[in-house]
Amino acid sequence: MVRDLAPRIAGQCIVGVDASFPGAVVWPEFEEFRRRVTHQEIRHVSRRGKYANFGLSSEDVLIIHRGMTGSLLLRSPRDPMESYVRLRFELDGGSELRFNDPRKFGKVFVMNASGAERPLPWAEMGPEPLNGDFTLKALSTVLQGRTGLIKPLLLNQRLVAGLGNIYVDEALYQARIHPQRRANTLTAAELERLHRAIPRVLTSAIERRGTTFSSYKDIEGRAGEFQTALQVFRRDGAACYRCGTPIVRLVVGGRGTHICPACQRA
DNA sequence: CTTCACGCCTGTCAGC
DNA sequence: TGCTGACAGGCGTGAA
Repeated sequence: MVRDLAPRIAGQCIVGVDASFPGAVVWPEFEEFRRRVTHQEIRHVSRRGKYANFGLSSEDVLIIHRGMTGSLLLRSPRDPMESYVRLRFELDGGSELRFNDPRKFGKVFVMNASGAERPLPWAEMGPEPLNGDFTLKALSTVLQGRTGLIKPLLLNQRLVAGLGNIYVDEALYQARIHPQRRANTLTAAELERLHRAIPRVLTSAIERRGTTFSSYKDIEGRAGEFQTALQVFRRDGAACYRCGTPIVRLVVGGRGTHICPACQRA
């Protein structure tokens, strides 16, 4: 999403903000948010974990987390409106950025980019799996001494950035690790496989432009394609591509979880 | 530190 | 067809 957006909106100015649901803005209050965002140039677009960040000329950063069902759409103001557009950012290039979010789980902020005004949402977030800082050592360190189940730990953004329910199930399958294994019982070989699997899954998902079950859309409203490449997620009952055993659904840490019971032993 | 339940919203789908 | 309940990509909080 950020890769699509960056070349198309960097350098443009936000000339107006409209909210049908001001509550999407978590901080500051909406009127101050509007004041701080309008008449600002978008200097650069970046990402940290699941946060999309728009660096503004004022040294503020506009931060958007899509939650479960949110999408960012780059549209003409004349295009038909989607059903759940909560915020619209009008750009001086003539297009508008729409935050469409059926379940209202998304969150939007603006704050000083230095973090001095208020801690940035990713202040305590773990390493980025697609950066150089995600070494085997880094993964071992964040899991060091952890007795919890590996799956909930991988979903914890303080340990590793950006993994959600889909990609954790896929990465654990690829690494042949059962999601209910205790982190401190993983062998060196398993840690190595996990370390390789995580960026592999994410890279593959990005190449296929994301995973769409219902609501996820890219900035032009197109569905992703990674759902056709999933190995386990929501494939319960279907045959494992590696060994043919039926994929099983269980609940781990309160989340629907999908495994091959033969390839991923408890 | 860890798990678990729950709340925040709205839609979809299976089963009756 | 209509209703009910389970479930859904995230994450914060509070209790145990």
